[in-house]
Amino acid sequence: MLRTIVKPSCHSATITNRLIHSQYIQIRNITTKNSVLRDNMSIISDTRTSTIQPPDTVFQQSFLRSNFLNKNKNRPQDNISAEFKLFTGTQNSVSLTMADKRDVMSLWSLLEACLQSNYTERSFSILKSLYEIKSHRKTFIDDYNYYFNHIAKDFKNVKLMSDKLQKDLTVHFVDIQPNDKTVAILIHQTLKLARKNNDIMNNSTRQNLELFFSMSSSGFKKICSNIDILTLDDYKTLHLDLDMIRDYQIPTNIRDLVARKNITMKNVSSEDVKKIEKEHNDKNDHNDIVVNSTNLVTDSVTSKASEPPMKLDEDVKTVEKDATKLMNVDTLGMRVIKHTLFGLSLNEEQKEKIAKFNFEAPDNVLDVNDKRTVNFYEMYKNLKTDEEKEMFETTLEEFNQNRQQTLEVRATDAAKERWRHDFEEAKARGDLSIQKSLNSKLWKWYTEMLPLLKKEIEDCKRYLNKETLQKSATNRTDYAPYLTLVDPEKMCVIVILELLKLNSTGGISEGMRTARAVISAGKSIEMEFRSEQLLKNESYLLKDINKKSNEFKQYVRNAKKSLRSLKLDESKIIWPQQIRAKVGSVLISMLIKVARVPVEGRDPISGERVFGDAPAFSHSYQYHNGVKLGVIRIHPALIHQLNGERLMASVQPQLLPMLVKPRPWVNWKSGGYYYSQSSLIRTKDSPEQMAYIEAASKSNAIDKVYDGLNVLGETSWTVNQRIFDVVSKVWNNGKPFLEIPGVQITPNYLPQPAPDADPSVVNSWKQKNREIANEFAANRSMRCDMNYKLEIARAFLGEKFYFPHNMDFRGRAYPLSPHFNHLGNDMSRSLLIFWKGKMLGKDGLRWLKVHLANLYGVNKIPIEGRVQFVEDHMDEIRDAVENPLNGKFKWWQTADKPWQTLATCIELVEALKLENPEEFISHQPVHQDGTCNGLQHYAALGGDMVGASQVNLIPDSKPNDVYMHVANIVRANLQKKVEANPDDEIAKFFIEKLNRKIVKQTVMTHVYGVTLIGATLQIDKQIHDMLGDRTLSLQYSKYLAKAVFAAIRQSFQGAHLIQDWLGECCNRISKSIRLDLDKKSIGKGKKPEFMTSIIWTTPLNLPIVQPYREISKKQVNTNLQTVYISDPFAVNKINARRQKAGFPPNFIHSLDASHMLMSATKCREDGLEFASVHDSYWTHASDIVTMNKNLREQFVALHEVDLIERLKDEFDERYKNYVQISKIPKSSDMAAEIMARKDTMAIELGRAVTYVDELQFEQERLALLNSEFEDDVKKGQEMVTTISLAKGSEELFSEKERKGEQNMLTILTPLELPEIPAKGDFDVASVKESTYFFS
Amino acid sequence: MFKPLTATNLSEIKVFYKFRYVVSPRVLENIFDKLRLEDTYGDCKDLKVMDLNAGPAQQSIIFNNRYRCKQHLLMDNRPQFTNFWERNLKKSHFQMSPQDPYDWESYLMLIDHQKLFVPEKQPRDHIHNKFLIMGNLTDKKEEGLLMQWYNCVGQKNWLQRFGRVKMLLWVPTSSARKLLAPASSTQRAKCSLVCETFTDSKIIALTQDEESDLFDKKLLDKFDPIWVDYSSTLPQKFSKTKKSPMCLLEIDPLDFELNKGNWDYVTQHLMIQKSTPLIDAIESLGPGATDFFTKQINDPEFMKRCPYTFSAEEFIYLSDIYFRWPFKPDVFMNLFNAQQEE
DNA sequence: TAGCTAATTATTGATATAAGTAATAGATAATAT
DNA sequence: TTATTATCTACCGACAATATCAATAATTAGCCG
Repeated sequence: MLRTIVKPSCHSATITNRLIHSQYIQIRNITTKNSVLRDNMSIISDTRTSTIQPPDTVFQQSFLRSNFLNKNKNRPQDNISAEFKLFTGTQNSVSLTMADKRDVMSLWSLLEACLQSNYTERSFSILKSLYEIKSHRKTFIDDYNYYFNHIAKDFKNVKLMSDKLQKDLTVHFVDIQPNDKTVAILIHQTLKLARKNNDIMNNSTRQNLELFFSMSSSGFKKICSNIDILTLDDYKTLHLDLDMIRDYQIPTNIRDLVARKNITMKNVSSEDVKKIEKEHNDKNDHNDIVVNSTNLVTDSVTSKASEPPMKLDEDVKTVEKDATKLMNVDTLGMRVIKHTLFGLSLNEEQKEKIAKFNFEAPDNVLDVNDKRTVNFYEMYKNLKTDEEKEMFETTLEEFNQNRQQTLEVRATDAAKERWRHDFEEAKARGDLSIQKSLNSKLWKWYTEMLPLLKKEIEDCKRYLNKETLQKSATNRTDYAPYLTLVDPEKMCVIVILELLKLNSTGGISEGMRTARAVISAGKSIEMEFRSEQLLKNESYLLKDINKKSNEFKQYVRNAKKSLRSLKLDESKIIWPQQIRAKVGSVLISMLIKVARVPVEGRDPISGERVFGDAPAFSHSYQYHNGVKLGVIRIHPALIHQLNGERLMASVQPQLLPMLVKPRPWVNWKSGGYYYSQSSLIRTKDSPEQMAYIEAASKSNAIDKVYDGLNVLGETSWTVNQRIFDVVSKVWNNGKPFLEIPGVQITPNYLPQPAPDADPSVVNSWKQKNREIANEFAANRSMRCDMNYKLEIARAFLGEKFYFPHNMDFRGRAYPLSPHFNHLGNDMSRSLLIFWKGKMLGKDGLRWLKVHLANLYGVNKIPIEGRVQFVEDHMDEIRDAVENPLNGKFKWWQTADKPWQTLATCIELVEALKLENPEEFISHQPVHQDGTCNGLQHYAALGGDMVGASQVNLIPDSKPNDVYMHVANIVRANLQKKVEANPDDEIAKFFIEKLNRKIVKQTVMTHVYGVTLIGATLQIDKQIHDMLGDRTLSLQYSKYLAKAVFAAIRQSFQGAHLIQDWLGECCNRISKSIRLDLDKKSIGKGKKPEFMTSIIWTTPLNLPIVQPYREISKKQVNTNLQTVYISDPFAVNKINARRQKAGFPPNFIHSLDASHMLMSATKCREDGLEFASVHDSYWTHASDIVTMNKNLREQFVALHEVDLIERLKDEFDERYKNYVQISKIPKSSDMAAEIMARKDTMAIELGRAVTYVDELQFEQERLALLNSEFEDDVKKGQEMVTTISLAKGSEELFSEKERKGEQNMLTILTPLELPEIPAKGDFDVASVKESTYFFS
Repeated sequence: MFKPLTATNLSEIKVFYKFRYVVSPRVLENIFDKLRLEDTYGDCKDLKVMDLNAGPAQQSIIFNNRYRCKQHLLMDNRPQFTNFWERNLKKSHFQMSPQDPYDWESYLMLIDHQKLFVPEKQPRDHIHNKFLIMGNLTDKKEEGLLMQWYNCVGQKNWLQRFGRVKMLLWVPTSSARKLLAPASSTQRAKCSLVCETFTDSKIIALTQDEESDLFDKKLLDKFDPIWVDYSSTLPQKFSKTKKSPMCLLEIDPLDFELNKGNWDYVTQHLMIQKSTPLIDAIESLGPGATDFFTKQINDPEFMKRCPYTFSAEEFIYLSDIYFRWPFKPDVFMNLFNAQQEE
């Protein structure tokens, strides 16, 4: 019996709570003693209902310009259009309220976890919770399908299965209709059962199938599109045996596989295979090398189980990379990576195949049997013909496919094996070695932790199966479902690596912040789980196929390859932050329990040395400004063992550069790596952002964005070995060099003063030591970072690799792989060259020289001057190449960007060695940088003549230097001031001292909205050495900061008006509210909270949502301590300050990002290699001219549309029915009218008028106006509200009037944006001719 | 004899910087009656007084009329008060210093450089009988300084380097509550231990309000303080936030000998988890602390107790054990941590 | 065993923590009056 | 509704307070004829 009496809910119980409560009661008798639902929802606590709602669908209709989509589809190359999409209300997920959305997300992750661990009962109760969320109903069937697919496999016969479905959808989930996927599941299971019982051709089977097919209205094709449900066998049976589906109903990418009648899964005759192979080869027009090469690759998925454990020692030794050994190379993480790279080294057969290539190179490169490097790059470079190169690359690509998989998937195994190997080796050598060897320790921890973890997992399972009656630990109820998902062995390895990796992070010198540790450990577990899921899905379609048939593997592989790029709609499930923390903490607390290290100390009384052992980690706290901070300390003895350097463990193997082309972006969740999921946009877990991106993605509006990103991902790179050799030499030396800090084991703290020293003495001692600690930490982290970079570079020596990219929320692109990429510092940039080479040609040689001059710092003079500069310094350049470290001149070391300078020197000198240098095949990326790119866009938007010329938008014989220009204006203004007031000492001082460098940072950051005090501090940094006295120099700095601001304003007037306009728009929008907002969110008589964030779409249709909101954090209990984390789904009011400060720069950045993506696409069309660092664009020297032309053309294309007008139109529509809060003078007529109306309203209502009432009235009025009935419309027109009266108030009263007036009336007024400032005379088309636009 | 300030005089002061001062001569006399400073300073003819954040200086006047000490320095750097002195105390024999009592440099300057106020250094076997510190830290924000002054007793530096110098400080009642919280009180905090370990502190007087109501009744009974009415204090007009409930503490430093660094470290860490049994909280002293302390203490019952129940002696006992621990972490390590990067 | 109360447990919100407050100064949002 | 006080101070990539207690809500235990 159901309990019918629901206790009255308490006051603070919110809608969700009540919902949960009632569900609980409903479900009680289904679950047993423990209330699953409470557990389901226990992580969902904050239950405010949302007021963030995108405009509803009624609005949306009018927003979508109907011709837009068509226009875009027909002409994909179309120029930027003034049209825009709003992406509002197009998605169910968008229209969910945030609180619901959070509940859904939590339940999803729980559902996933429970299903994966086969807790079907529990899963079912979660489904019920999901069903109860009304706003989620529409997509509920997807969740049900997920569940149903899982349980369906256990049914003994078809009847049971369909009965279950029938019952669920009629009893439990009323009104839910099965869809095509449900049908697919039924069909798949039916076929599976039939196959098992050998009655495929049986009549009842056919009848069942026919019945199922008829269940869904969406048609056969739709049903058949579920390749994640139906297997290849299913298709075959349906198509070939039963003839129930037609050819065209099978998804195209597997149609070929199915259609081949002669392949049956049971017996593949060898003849058939040959035939297939032949067909395949004919189709690809490949010669025998390629045919053979296919055997290089084994099917890793199928072979995984049977594969013998990796033999580390052998593998690693046989393929020693031929590069200078690095210090600290022997670190954990890199061993893992190297091992995975090496572990997949060529076997004899493969070597043979490779040897067949016709290399023309010195023997050491050729001889793959030699125990030296397999340097693919050298091999490739030395191939004679393009044909051969192409062939080689194809072979490499296929070979790398598997290495990539191993790299992404098997890294934890590799680490574990490594530890065991080292442990056994050490054991053989004796106890002492075990103590010394770090890896042996890790192995010991691992072996000791594993049983603990297994026991915990057992407890979790018992809890989940309700076997245990005694109360579980409270946290277990939350983490139990998740802890059972990943193999315990893997979890141990992951958590050990995670802790070591976090050493010295978060400002803690011998440890880490607990909060960060538990969350990242939890995240890592989640990533591992996700990656396993992806792997599982990949092989799903082909899972029934006979794996033993060796010949068939190739076939499978080809099929997989085509499927890989097709993984649509991947998991959007993310574990809630709390779950991550809880999972992480249970693992970490276990490790803390078992991990011990031998330690040595001194008895303070006897002074004797004492030996013992102690926990390697311990949980403790520190105070920071009187605020507690949980830390996990690492025992100094272990720190010592890590030799003062952070472990390399943190190089997440999943996030290294890729050996194969990244999976192209096809939707917002699909792209990048193959086995770890990445998202198109780096949202900071902001559901709002995600909703918009998802909407854009689903409506196929951002394909151009994908195209651009894919271009970036397809650029292939390799490591510049010569630079690498030089860098490693410097590195190993351990001394500081250029920006590389020297090795330092411990910080040199000052001795402690006497205990009774004056407090001021003690304080300054603390202060100084803090500085020392800071510097030490900075140096160490710098060295660490460099170490990462070098290690990755070393691992990828001779490899061909790619950087998968995604974007920040403004659309700027970043490589997914951290540490080593082309966005890094000078050194990491210098280590990268294009894999593909291109002949320099005449232009190329010239541009190579220009590039060199630019890198050196000579980039403010005409091109010819730069060429000349290089030619004048050939001696120094040759010296640099011959003897980079001990040369006569060390010229390159004085360059702006020394390492890249050196790299370019080498390239140039090598080219000049040739008889005809223009025939040199160059791999060096050459850059074209915008001159203050932000200002370029501003100038284009504002039409500033002066500004445009200063940032080189206007053709000129020489490049202009904005910074110099600003400095000059400042100086001129100061001169005037001195004339007016000869006693102005500060002005006099700066007239003398002012230079480009002092103002540069301020001019640059001005675009980002630096404030007066910020600029003051910047300038102070430059000048305080000149003045000495702190207060004086600050005074001077402030003076100059004001002057610089004025000067910028003066020369970029148009730009400034734009900036102000953007700011004002932002002001008004962020102080506006939706008319139909949740009235409950307005406290009694209080002002409503502002929830409207700034949203716009870029010219490439990417919707951008500024994520700045107040963050609300809560304490979450974990096994170690409580952690303070924010709930991304909490609904918070916006942070108006940040919205305003961020909007202008974000808008500009969204434009430069668009420009980059457009240019990327164009350049790829022209066959160029292309890379970018936001406003610096790279390609081969020979292609610079083309690229530069493209850059200019795309810039013009971007700005040909008046983007500001476009933005205003968009804002006008997006925020159409919004209301803002404003003030007008009480004395004005409008105020009087409004007051009068308020009075009448008060009489109507019989009480004082609140904001809610005003909004209500206005909403009513608008509803009437939009009514179908004329009467209503008429009524609406006649209706007068306080808000309708206030229309136009913004324009009516000027800024001054508002400021001056004392008596102001606060009113609600329809949101109106200020008029766009007039544009200047500058015509953007002239950019096409401007040589120095980018240079 | 300098005439106490009148209400008219005092009305010149417009702003009290969220501080509160007793200005009623009668109440002040009562207070001094209760303090019986004669017991410590005898006839006061060698007594030097440093009066910090002296404010309107009514208390100083009453005090000086009564004891006629050798030297009485008023220190305050707030213009409202220094200007007030300028106008009203010209004829007094107070030495007035416009320096900032917050700044350690002020004292170095006065004592060591300018030698305008040089107390005698006395051994620590008795309360200093020629030097007295009076002060007012009644703004809640000044609690930090109060704690530092207390800490100076423990460090034996600042003015406490001259011996065990008595301090008469007006402090926020909330601070006093924390400082005087006895073992097993839920209010027990690290500063209570500082107070208990290094000083003998007594409540002499306090304002009656919602803050004083929170005091443990028994404790108040023990001190039998003088209740001060807000009408005898300034400012008279105040809002809730500027109420500044306050309390006069008589602080007599004790004689003690201990390793302050270790003691600070141990108390700080244990008081973070003050309601967690020692056996669970102890590991936060460093990796392996549980093993060592359990063995050294060898008393399961003790290990089950929570830090907030420990007496000052028990904490000294624990910090002694810590001192003997061969693998103890450096107690200064974490002082240098956690700064922002560039 | 229904239906109640008492007792226990879980959740939530408020508060204290340490103990130089590195410098700056001006606009704006938040809070108190 | 106005006066005072607190906050924040250049964008993005980027990364984070916590223990304790009192009050209250939710749940379980216990009770009885």
